[in-house]
Amino acid sequence: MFDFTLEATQGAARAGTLTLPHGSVQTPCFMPVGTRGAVRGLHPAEVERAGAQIILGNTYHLHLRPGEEVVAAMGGLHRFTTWQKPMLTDSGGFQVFSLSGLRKLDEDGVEFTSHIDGSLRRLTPEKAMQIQWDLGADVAMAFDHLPPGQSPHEIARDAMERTLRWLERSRQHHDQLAAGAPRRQTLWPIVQGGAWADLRRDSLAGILAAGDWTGVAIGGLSVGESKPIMYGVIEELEPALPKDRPRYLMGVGFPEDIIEGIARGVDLFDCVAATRNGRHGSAWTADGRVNVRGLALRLDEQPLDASCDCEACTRFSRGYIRHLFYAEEHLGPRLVSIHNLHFLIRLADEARKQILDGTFAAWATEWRQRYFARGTTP
RNA sequence: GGUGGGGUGGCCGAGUGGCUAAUGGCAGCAGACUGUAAAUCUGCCGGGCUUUGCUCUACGUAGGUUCGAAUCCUACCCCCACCA
Repeated sequence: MFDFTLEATQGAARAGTLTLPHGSVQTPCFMPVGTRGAVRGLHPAEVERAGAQIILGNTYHLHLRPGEEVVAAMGGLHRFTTWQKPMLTDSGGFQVFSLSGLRKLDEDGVEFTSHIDGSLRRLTPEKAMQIQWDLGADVAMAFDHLPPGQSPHEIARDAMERTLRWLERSRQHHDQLAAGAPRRQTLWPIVQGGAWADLRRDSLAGILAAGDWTGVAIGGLSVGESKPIMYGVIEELEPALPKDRPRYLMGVGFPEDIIEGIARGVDLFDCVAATRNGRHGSAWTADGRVNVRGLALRLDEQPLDASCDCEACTRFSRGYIRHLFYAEEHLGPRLVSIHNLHFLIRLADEARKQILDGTFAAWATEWRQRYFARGTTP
């Protein structure tokens, strides 16, 4: 039910198949983010046509609205949203970071001042497990403490050790919830430790000592640290990660990060940038980023990316999409979201094919050259 | 024809003697965004230049008062309202 089969490797890069209750996921894979039970702005059919095999939901947001009890009463997140493929829910750990101005943290958990109505909401490892169990995604994430990317050793160590203690509580509570129930949800731990190699090693060692997990996530990256540090952390970790388990790099990334992550042995990615940047008018193409609102596109009859077969590129011109943005037609942001999603999904999928063919390294080199040729900021 | 109100940067619209190249907003241009408090935020936005500054041209037009005018005076042009 929670199987992972490794099909091929090339260097650290891997191609595999992850089997989950709602279906299988071929890796490497990019997972669109649907924080509040919807990939922002898109119809599930569009997300599916963009190639998504699995999407995310968020514990914190769905707890605030509509409430996990509502989702459970409506038959769970899959039935509620009509998304019948695999799903993964984040634990609310990211909100410890992103809502740092609205929360108080102690050993027991985190108290948030709801950004919706100001009410106090307490999230603990146990509560995060209960919410995720009620939501019913295939994969639940452990409740973690994510410190800012440039945290000093002492802070990163404190957060990493707390994350390990919280992992034990998460695991115990999740086991309790799952006891006697059919195996419909698995729990994944999250490696923390900031930019510090020793902390990252300790974090992973602690995780692996704590149990036999069906997958392992690397968290706390792309939160303010530099790219060399982010890539370096993955390189440090890779040899110690279980070969026969999927590795999930949380919250990453941009196209170049997907390539670099795959090259360093990552199997799963998720990132809001595809939809957020898409909404904001930034499109990824094989030749780098394109500012959709740019004056240069006013009379451009080309698609966003000539090599793309998404619903936006096979039908609409840059000039028209630019017009939609200026006219504030929702179709504009939606089309670029669809394109960016498809771009990342196809990127991971193409990497998979190259790994299976044993040509990944050469392909990646060419890809980087072309993507950065025009001077896109790395 | 008379009376009253008004003409400000691409547009709308503040400003009634110096701190005004001129508040705001819109439009426009550029940038940011990585497990979504984001259909958001930031910067630029009269011209030129050696651009944390200098300079030229500007508040209907033409004169005038003043050390100094978008702001006061005169004439003219145009717009709006009401009255004939």
